Amino acid sequence: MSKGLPKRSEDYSLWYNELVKRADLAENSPVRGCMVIKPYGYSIWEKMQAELDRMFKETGHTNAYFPLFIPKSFLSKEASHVEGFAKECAVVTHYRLKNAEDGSGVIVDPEAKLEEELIVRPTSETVIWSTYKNWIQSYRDLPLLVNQWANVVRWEMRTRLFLRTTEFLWQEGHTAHATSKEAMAETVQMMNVYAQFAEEFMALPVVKGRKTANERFAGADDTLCIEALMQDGKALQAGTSHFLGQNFAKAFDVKFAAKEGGLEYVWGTSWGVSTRLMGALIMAHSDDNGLVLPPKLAPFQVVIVPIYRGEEELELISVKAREIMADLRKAGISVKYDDRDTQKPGWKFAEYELKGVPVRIALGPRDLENKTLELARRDTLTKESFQWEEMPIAEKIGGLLDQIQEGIYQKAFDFRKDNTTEVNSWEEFKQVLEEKAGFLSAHWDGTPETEDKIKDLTKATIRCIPLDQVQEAGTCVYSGKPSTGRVLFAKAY
RNA sequence: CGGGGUGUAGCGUAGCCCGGUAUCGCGCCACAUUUGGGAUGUGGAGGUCGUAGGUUCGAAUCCUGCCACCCCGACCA
Repeated sequence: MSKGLPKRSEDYSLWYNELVKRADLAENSPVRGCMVIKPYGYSIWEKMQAELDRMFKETGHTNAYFPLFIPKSFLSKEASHVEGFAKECAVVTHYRLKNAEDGSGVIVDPEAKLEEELIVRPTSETVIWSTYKNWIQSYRDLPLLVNQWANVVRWEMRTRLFLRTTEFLWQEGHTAHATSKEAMAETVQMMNVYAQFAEEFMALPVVKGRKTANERFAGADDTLCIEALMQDGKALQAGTSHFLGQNFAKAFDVKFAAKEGGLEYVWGTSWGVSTRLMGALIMAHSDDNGLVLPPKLAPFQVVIVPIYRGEEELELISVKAREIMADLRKAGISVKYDDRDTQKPGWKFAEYELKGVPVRIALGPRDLENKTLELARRDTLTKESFQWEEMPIAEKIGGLLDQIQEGIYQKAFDFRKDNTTEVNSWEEFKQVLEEKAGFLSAHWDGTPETEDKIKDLTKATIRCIPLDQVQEAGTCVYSGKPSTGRVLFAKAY
């Protein structure tokens, strides 16, 4: 492991890539665009999954699993859906290999061609709605509230670890409802679940909003989203919740017998977050020393590093360390004791900083003598000496973890506030985008043409129309036409 | 798929112009001394120089084809 991470200020994207690799989160795989998520990275994802899964279940959803493969014909049933995904699908055409006659290895057996090709799912609306057709006959079968945890494949041109990979892990919720109103309420609810998760667990402030027609999910009538701001001033879409209207019900002929009599098409929603959240987490809080993890998602919240010479001293320190671990675990705090004698303390300090462990305890002979501990906070990189008698250790650490969770949220919140700029003219728009970036709050005339034009000229897109948008008369920054409120522009990942 | 670039040990590199069997750092292994912020010394292991062919007495080096990866663009959770 070489020392020193690239500096954010010098090369943000190099910093990000190096951080992901050096902190043992993920690495590139032999397959182009696909990543290996390493144990340390995967355990953060597992924590995210656990909390989200709990929140989904608390809002009445249950998990199921649908197949990886989708018959090609399914995809074309919803016109705008196929248009949105067709360009990035992996296709299975054969089901057998055979030995090459010249002995050069195995080749695809041309005899084993599939009658109908299979698509590796880029998302599961089609296969799920084809299944829902059989599950839904009556209003009594509704609502149907299902989620699945899965991998999906989108053949992207350019990939980046966690932010955009060919294969990624996610959850996709797919619900069916008797009324439009109910489906819309579900769409809003799940966006709120995502926002709550982001803020409470990831310590990531997000803007809740609505996508413009241009940015809407292929096959949806309305897309709600949460948008976050990264440290380099670019925006990241962190989660989406789609109101599907009756589009998929019509495409797959999913009707139900209404209470009032008559057959009606079902209303649908779908919503998802992916391993991209890992990217958001990394970019939102980390610094030039490495990862900074919110305590609520850290694989372990505390690490104890013993400082010793010789077996005997280690034994004495370990007695105290085990006592501390027991106290912390009893209080629900996760802790790792690193008593390896293959690395020196200084090396371990740097290592756990790189990996973002929120609190580090150093314990040496001096501490045993003085009845103290050295406590170091990852977020502020500050150290303090703690007296054993001062208060119970679990209480002390618990308090620290809460402060860190709150502290990094506040820091990210202030950053976003400082980097959200109201702009009122086209000149100002271009200047702020160029010199400061971040979110630009500006009036827009509501037309896709203007949105496209701005994107062409500046690469900035409308991230969302904030749900808390203030209704005010104004003029579009680009076209000068009338506008009824401000929207958020940014360059995005 | 268009434009540019790079392939040398696990990682990062020198050597290439001007052909003579590969340099340095990190990491790895052993031993000793070390251990409160990425230790030091000594010794050691590790290479079909991306790949296939050509030129040559001789190719990492020159020529040709192929492959892979990176950056910029179009696409995108």
